[in-house]
Amino acid sequence: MMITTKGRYALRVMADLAAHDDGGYVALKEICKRQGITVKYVEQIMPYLTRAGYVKSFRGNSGGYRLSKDPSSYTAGDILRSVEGALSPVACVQDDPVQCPRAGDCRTLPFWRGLEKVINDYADSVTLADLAGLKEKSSDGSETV
Amino acid sequence: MMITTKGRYALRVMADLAAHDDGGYVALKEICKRQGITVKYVEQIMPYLTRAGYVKSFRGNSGGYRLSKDPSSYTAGDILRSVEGALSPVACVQDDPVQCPRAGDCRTLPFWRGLEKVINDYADSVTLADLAGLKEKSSDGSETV
DNA sequence: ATATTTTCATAGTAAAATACTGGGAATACT
DNA sequence: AGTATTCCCAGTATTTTACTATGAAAATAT
Repeated sequence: MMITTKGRYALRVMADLAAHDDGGYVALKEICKRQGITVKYVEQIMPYLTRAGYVKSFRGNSGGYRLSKDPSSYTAGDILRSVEGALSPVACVQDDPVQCPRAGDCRTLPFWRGLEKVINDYADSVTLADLAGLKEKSSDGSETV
Repeated sequence: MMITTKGRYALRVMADLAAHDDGGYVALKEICKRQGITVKYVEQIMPYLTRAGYVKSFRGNSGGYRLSKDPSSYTAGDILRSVEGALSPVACVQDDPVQCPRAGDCRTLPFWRGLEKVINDYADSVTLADLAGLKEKSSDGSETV
């Protein structure tokens, strides 16, 4: 299993934020209630998203989180990588590679590189707007299907 | 990390078998020596490949394993699935799904299904002959590049 | 026959990763 | 002051991973 709850929850929280965006801050309590996950656990995941600049947080009463960009300018890959680290099927092809001594003549390495590429390419082809089921707004205000 | 040593080793063993195929049985000892992995661990992996009908085994002196088909008729996906089970990034989209109660209105499920598809499609597009670096033999005996 | 070499079967296990839970401090609004 | 929120750090039960260990069964070599 490549994707852990960290990644899965991050994606759901972001999609929830996109779907329930009213311009203000949304408390984790509400998001987690809708998503059926515990606040305490998601609290641990949020810092990744804040540090990546994907959400803005606000503390205190009536605080919470909001997206810092338009939903269409995040990719699922961005979000997943920010919490999971590299989206690699094996350690051999990681960003900061624990270099395998056999890498030079490993017959399977090119295969893993290719697999990593299709995973990342696909994850980067889906935007948060897609996930949230939001329609694109064109510049004249009309909506495309 | 989606792929464990089980899958990685299985692929390397199969590629090794394809590259060192002389028609007879090759002992695990030789394969493991070349690959730098322990016989005892690989012994545990082999039954998956035998049960799947991918290799034939022979016990006793001068025994070992050999491929049961032509290298070009295995895909990397076949081999990986036989030892790893489904090649799914998340449990939600597994073959025998532990059905999530939220599946009905989960905004992220279609994304995971799509990811599973690109992973499997890619893994099935690479054959064992590709991994072993073997040239295709056409019917007239000539070799294509 | 006996020894040797292999696969096959089952059980155990140390270390790491996963998926949380808990306690409490800092911050902001009412 | 009180309440609601994010933020920070530590602990922990469970599961998974990656082996190791022991030895039986089968086939060949001597």
